[in-house]
Amino acid sequence: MVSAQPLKRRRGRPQKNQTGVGNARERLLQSGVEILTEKGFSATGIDEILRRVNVPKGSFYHYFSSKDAFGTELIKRYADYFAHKLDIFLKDETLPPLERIRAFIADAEAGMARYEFKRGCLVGNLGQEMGSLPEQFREQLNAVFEAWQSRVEACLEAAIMMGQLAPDADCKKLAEVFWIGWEGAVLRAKLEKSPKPLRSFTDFYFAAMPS
Amino acid sequence: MVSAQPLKRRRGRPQKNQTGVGNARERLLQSGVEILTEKGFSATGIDEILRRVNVPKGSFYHYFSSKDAFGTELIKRYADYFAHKLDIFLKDETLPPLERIRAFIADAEAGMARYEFKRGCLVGNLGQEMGSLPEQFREQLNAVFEAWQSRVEACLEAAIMMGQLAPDADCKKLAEVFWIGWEGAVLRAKLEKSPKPLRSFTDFYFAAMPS
DNA sequence: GATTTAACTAGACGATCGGTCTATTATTTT
DNA sequence: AAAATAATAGACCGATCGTCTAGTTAAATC
Repeated sequence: MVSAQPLKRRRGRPQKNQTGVGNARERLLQSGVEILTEKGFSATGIDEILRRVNVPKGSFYHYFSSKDAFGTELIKRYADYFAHKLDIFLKDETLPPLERIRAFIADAEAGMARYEFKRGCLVGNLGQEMGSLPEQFREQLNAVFEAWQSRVEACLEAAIMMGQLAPDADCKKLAEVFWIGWEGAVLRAKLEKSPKPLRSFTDFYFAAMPS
Repeated sequence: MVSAQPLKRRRGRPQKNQTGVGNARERLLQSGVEILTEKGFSATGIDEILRRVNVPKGSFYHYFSSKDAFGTELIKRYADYFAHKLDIFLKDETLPPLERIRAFIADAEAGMARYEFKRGCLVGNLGQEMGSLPEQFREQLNAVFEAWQSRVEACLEAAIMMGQLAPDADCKKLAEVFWIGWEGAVLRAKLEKSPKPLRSFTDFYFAAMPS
């Protein structure tokens, strides 16, 4: 037996033959999302993130100019990841439009369950924290919601064309309300450690759809 | 003119003839609610609260055993205040039940507007922060939602009896969904600094009511 | 009027915060 | 081979965090 956990790193630039994937910067972003979806921005210290992925402080400020800049990048990552996921689900033409939304919801619920409902939505978390966050985050977070909403809106338009939704339904408004309610449901699910709020809202939402 | 702002306090036990109302403890709770509805728990330091009401640090731990204990008391205060407010509005028999809810909503929106949508809901804020809060808060916050929901539920039952709502409506579920959505709407209103999300959700909610 | 008790405050405390800096080492460029 | 660049290690900084002890003062008690 050679050595235990510590995995002491040598000083200086590391050799290249390292496990190519998962370089420091990537690992920082990865664990950043994990911790911030759970605890938010203000309550999370940089040191905690560093410790989790065993990266020294010096590296953090090599890759990011500040905690704020790090946060900005995290939001971007997270937003893009979900925008892509929304595209996958909501453009799946093997399903009727409304069922695509249901599929996305089911996937999201499974995601929360996987982490015992301890992690919520990064965008929702930071939104609630706006009062103590740099003002630059506001525009960014609002843009994310707009991007997510437009995808749902498009899917609802498709639902109209497929006869799943009343032709005079206001898809923009319905998409907005979906995200308002969904974020509220995620918050409650985290608080109750249960999928029930997600389902209560979803049931209500679909039942209320004008058909 | 005698003296300016500083209002230096003497050491030791104060004289009794003091302005009875507004003692230090009360002022701490007051400003605590104000700041925490805006910035949440983790992002708010005790010093900031103290400075705002000109109370020295030593006093804080005379009145409260810890920041957590202070938070617990704040939640209690806030929850009771709104429970009372809900009672006022939702039991106002001069209005039909559903209009009572609308009146409460209008009042809440006005409250947010008064502070330029910078302050949200204390319970919602702390709920989102649960990941970094002492576990004891969870039960307390859940109980608050339950208390608020039961009041709305009772009002919806009244709506059934007045013929404003379908007799087979699930009032419990509707009340739950109201608070899920409302908290989501408050979050978005804070983020957008606008009453629009509140109205979007409200419109949808009432339009969806089974009648 | 002396003593005890309750009410309150000043400021030190160690821990941790975000952030900076220098030293060290590997790689790339010249 | 030399120089420039990339990356890491970790001590260090001032500020602030929540907490706590040792006081100081007035009120209550005797």
